[in-house]
Amino acid sequence: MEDQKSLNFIEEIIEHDIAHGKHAGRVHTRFPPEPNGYLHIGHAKAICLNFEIAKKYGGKTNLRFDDTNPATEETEYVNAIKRDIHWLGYDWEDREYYASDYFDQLYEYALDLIRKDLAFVDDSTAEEIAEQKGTPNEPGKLSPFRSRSVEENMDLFVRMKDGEFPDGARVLRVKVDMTAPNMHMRDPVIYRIKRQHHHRTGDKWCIYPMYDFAHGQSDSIEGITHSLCSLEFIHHRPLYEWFIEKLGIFPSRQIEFARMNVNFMITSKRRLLQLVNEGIVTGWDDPRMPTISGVRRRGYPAAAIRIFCEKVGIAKRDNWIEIELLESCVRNELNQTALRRMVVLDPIRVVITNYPEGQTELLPSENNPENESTGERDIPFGKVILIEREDFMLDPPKKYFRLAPGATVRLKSAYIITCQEVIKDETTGEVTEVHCNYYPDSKSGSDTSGIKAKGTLHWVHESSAISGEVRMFERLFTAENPMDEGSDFMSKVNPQSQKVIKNIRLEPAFADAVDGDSFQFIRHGYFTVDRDSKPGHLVFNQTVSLKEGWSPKE
RNA sequence: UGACCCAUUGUGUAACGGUAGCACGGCAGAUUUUGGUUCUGUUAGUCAAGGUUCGAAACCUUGUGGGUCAACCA
Repeated sequence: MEDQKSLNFIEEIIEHDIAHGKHAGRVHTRFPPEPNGYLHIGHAKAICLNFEIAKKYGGKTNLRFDDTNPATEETEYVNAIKRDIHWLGYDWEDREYYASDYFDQLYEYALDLIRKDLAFVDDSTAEEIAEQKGTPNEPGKLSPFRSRSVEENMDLFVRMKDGEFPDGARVLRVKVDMTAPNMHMRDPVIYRIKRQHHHRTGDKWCIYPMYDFAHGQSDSIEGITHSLCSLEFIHHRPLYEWFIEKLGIFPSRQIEFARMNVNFMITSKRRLLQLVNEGIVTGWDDPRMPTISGVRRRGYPAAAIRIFCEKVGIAKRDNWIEIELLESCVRNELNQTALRRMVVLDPIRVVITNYPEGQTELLPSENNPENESTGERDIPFGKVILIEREDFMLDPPKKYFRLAPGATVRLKSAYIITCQEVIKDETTGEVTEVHCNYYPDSKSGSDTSGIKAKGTLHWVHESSAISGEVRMFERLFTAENPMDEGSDFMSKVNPQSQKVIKNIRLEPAFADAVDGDSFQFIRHGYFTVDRDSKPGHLVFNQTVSLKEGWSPKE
């Protein structure tokens, strides 16, 4: 049976359009970032939506940089954005466009509107225009310059373009409706004078179109059939359609969906920049950042992000996604792909008293029990090993399956041991060493001992272990919604969001690990090799812990 | 005090006038040489009040609650 997957409301619109032969059944979407910051997890949803929906209906997706404001936009961001989209697994082929590619065409459109007496040059100041607009509760007033002749408007606009007037001296506005309840219809500004070097057009222009006069027309020029954007643009749609009608251009359709909010995260480029600038994080790609580059460095697989975006769904209601869902997608992916390794973060020595002095042996262990094709590796074992300090308790509670005086445990892929003696520091009372017995016939894979051990511990062989460090992370913010009204989001920054543990002990199989490799540290979680690693000294970022089960508190 | 959008278990999302389902989470159990994974069971929901209808989560009205809109930003 076919599993009947229900459609989201955008797919319903598209299928309806296809069924009615609109645009001959063609589907063409676009992802339109402004190159003024790095992409974050919220953008990932828009990227996945646009690319996946085009793929589903046999269409294409363009990448288009919405670069109409040269004051904030830079080539550095263009490159970072392209890298992030590719990393996510999407390809726009040769369709890399820029709104600035259309500046000449846009200028012609403006001339057309002037000729149709639908646009006028306004000498009012920004403050005066704001005043003319009125408020949502009161209608606006006509600009005193609204009645200029077509000839005068044409002359003034050409001279604006030719650089005859200082920045901000005049703007081009369209004549829509100053009494409209929708503020965006109150004779919006469509061109402003701004002497700014543009990252692509250089100093060719001193006038630049506004968003409303660039975005929709760019969609139209590219033949975009379904222009998907977030809900806050819903009030722009009447204007979007007004321009299509008045200009008589290809009728792209704007459809709005709700952006995704993820708790404990912020997705405001301005505020993300503030975290970078104030040194709260080390950069846009700090592993604690909700940016695409941040989660990549953190070790989140691209596939996990894609599945997350799919699970989150598409609708129009405000939503708060639990960060646990993202983490569950990451665990699910890494469980399938990450190689298992044993690492001791906080070691305590275990001496196997009845193991021959000076002897070592190699014990095979599976690289990933979820994927047999990853094979096995050999782990050295010997008389002195290291286990996790938290895996030993002098006075354990009930249901404690780990090591304690007299207790018996299995060493993963090795032998069963029983604790017989505890060595303490005479002055501090701290446990410094645990002495155990091992059962030679309990060897993993050929266990004939008949002994049952409740718990299994990870370990490393002391003298063959290699060293490294790990960065453990907590949420970057202490509040589910850091932007909650009232206090400033900076006061919600978690001061303990990163903890570095130096001198961790790793099994020797890590020797050839490289930047970006992901591993499961058995019984700890998933970790990825950071680019700060140096030969002989691996640095890991904690990607996500294993799902928490039992914990020894109480 | 205007216009527009929205309202389904804790969270997200279906049901298109005809049995309120799925995923994640929670809880309980089974399996387990990772207290992971996997498997099984279970929990819990239509914002409110009217109306239309044989029948309403859905359609209508009015409330209520949340969100968005007044940059020469996008």
